[in-house]
Amino acid sequence: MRARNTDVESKILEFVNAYIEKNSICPSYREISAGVGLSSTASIHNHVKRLEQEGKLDINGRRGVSTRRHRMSVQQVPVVGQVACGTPILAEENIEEYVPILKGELGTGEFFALRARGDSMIKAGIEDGELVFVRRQDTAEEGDIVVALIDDAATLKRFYKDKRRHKIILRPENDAYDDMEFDDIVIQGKAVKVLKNL
Amino acid sequence: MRARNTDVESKILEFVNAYIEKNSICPSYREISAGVGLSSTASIHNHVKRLEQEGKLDINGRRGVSTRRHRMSVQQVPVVGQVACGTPILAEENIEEYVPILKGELGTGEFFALRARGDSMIKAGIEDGELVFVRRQDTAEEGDIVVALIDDAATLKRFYKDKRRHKIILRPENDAYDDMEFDDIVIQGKAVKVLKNL
DNA sequence: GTCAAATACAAACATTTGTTCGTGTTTGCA
DNA sequence: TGCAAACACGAACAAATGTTTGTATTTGAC
Repeated sequence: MRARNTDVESKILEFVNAYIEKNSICPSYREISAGVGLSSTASIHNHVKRLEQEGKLDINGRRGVSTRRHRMSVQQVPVVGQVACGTPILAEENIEEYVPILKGELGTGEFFALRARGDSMIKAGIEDGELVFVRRQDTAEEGDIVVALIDDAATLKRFYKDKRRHKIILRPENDAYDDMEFDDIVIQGKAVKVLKNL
Repeated sequence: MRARNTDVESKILEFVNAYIEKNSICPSYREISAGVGLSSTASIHNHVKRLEQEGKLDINGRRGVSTRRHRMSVQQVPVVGQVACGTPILAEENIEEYVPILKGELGTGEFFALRARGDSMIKAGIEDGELVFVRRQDTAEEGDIVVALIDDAATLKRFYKDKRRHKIILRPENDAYDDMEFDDIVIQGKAVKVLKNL
């Protein structure tokens, strides 16, 4: 018998990583061969195959070999700015820019982002100017931080129901502000992540 | 004369985007052909060539065609867990995992990440379990949130100097905790971003 | 030493890739 | 209508890719 050569395999992983970070493209078998100092693509083929079975690499047909964690998987999240009167929140005219984030970082669903304004959510750790990622949805659970349109501005508030009085409460996370009360309101989404700058 | 057909070209852009977001791989000319409803790769070739000259696409040799914004590559940030006694913070044995982030999202420098523990930084918006991104550096400015090794644990505190008494103050951002005082301390880095889950 | 598994190698293969060429078609202007 | 540019098409091509095969070499247990 003979033990497996994990030495070469870690060299392969390392090379693939470095190659992708440098070129933003997946290397071919022959490039890997040259990179790790072997002169046969067949050997590389075996190693890569095994590394793929172990879940450490992805084989992309004729588009090269990639590390799992390097698969190009960027998605564009629209950043909603001022919401023009009466338009749906995701209408093109309301989108200021797109920020790229990694696919899967937010989970599943449709997402958008907005820049927090003011200090009304400061106790929830959301400060002025910070980027808040929101999952698009019409409903919310008690206590969720939701995005709602108030006076044509997308605002973040915590969501509660007053069941007895059939009112909807939007509560700022700042003791200096009062709750807001509505008979009815259209929820645009639920805030799921914040990117804070320190 | 005849006007240019920007119709097909925007369809191409759209298709390439969708394809990459779905497959995490760059489409080939033939796949684009089928995708936009043309049966000749030659036409696609012309359009893609022009779109590349306009800076809207990247041609990656035999690795397919990609949108500019999808070429943004991913870098791996090590997440530091328990710090083994006496080892440098970025020693392999202290690294729990790697999280992928977009290159350029944190600016320039060397970065690592750690999971915040406890509630000592809650007033700075850093809560238990959240991922904090740290720029590797040995020095800090007054008021920075720094990472320092205290009892072999990487802790986050705000950094101050007591110049008169020649002491270094590490201040928790929580009124329930007291300042910590040191004669000397080794700074590991400065916290720059937090990814908050809501 | 012996043997078997693991690996490396070189060569060859079918397939897919980008690319090119010639031709027919559409479009819009004069 | 006539013309020229833009485009689509189909076929063909060379180059690069993953893959396979057969053989030699290394390695480690018995």
